[in-house]
Amino acid sequence: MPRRRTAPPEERREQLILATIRCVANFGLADTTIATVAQEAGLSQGIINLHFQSKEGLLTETLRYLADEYRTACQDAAAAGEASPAAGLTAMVELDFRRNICARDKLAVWFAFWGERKFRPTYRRICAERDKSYDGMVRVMCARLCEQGDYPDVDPALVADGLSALTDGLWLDLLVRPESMSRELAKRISLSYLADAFPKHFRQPPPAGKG
Amino acid sequence: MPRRRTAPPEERREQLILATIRCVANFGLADTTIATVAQEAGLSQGIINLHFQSKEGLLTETLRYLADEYRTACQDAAAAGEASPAAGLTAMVELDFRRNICARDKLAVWFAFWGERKFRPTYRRICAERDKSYDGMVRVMCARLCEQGDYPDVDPALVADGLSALTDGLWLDLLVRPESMSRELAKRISLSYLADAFPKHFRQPPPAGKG
DNA sequence: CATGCCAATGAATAGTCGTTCATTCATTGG
DNA sequence: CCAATGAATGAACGACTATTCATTGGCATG
Repeated sequence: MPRRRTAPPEERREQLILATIRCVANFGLADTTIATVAQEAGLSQGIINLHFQSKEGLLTETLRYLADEYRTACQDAAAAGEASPAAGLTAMVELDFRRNICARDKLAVWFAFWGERKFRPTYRRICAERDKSYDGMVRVMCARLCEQGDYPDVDPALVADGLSALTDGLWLDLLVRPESMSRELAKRISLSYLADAFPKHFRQPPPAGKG
Repeated sequence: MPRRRTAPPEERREQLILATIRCVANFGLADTTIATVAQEAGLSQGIINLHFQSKEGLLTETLRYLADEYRTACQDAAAAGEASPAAGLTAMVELDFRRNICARDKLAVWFAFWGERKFRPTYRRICAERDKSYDGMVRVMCARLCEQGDYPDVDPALVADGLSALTDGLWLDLLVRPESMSRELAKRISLSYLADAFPKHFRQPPPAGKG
């Protein structure tokens, strides 16, 4: 079926956003131009300004697309956390290293924007929203687990901040050194972190080697 | 004293590299141009091609400058690790969050280049060298500590990879959310991670609140 | 089938940036 | 003090890229 020449705006927008993700992942943000995105999408140059007003608009919407996707996925983990904080934290780890969430293409986009977020208020706002909801959830879960699980010596904020940072660092490894970091290994490291912090609630994952 | 119009090449090169770091930190990599760097250094545009052949050369040398600085600092920690693995790991944490090493300007440069390293073989090589020496040191220290300290259930590679990732994540926090992350807090989180992994060798750092 | 609408095109435009190079001038040796 | 050297300059050039807009052509309507 020959693709319809005119498509609903929402469809075109997503088509262009996905092309942008592929371009940033394949060429880098610096070499992602209107021309490369349009070519990647199989459309003409002019269409980007038609649908997004400017290149900046396209990039902003691309970031928001990823942020929304992440936030939607977070809701499930939040639900799990209602029932039990430990289950919620496990769900967060599962989420962060789910194939769809930390696909290399998407990680490349996240880090490309992270490098620029200090200088673009719009990027900063979108990233800050995501951080806030993520960090907030993890903090609440850690705090509740400390209370309910009787961990008087554990500082829940410290553990929460550590988990957030650990996750970001593992994402970076997944992006830049895929040969020595996998989603499975990243999960094991994260769960091991939680097991050390909350030994009564997390079982040590099985060791890597033969067993 | 009016600055000498002609300076030794090494001096000019460093002057330009430091200007580049400030530009990347203040404007972002995308808005760091030959013109902004030259102006920041108080010199003319042409001088960059004179000393570095190309803009790419300047950026590469800037990255190498930071990598060398980091690697030099690592040597001290390595020495401490010879005597005792635990002391070596502590030294690594101290090092990573030393004011000079994780100054915000420098972190901005690191992350700007990390976003591009997938696409520039030269950046990738420089970063990979740094990673290799860092990760190698941490791995060796963790392995030795596991043996000598009698931690049969601890997977040293897992702890080492976790510490590397945690450090990267904390650096990211220091860069993009300085209001909620400090060098002191980052150190506490890292040491707390080590204390959980190797409880016999690391004392829990004092809690954050009033004591 | 004829018509009007508007998504989509892509060539043209304007602006930016990296690079070049003829020129200037501080410094050094005689 | 004069001449030679080469570091440093900055205007000019060429390449590239985001944006614009006159034109094209698919699609719905009557």
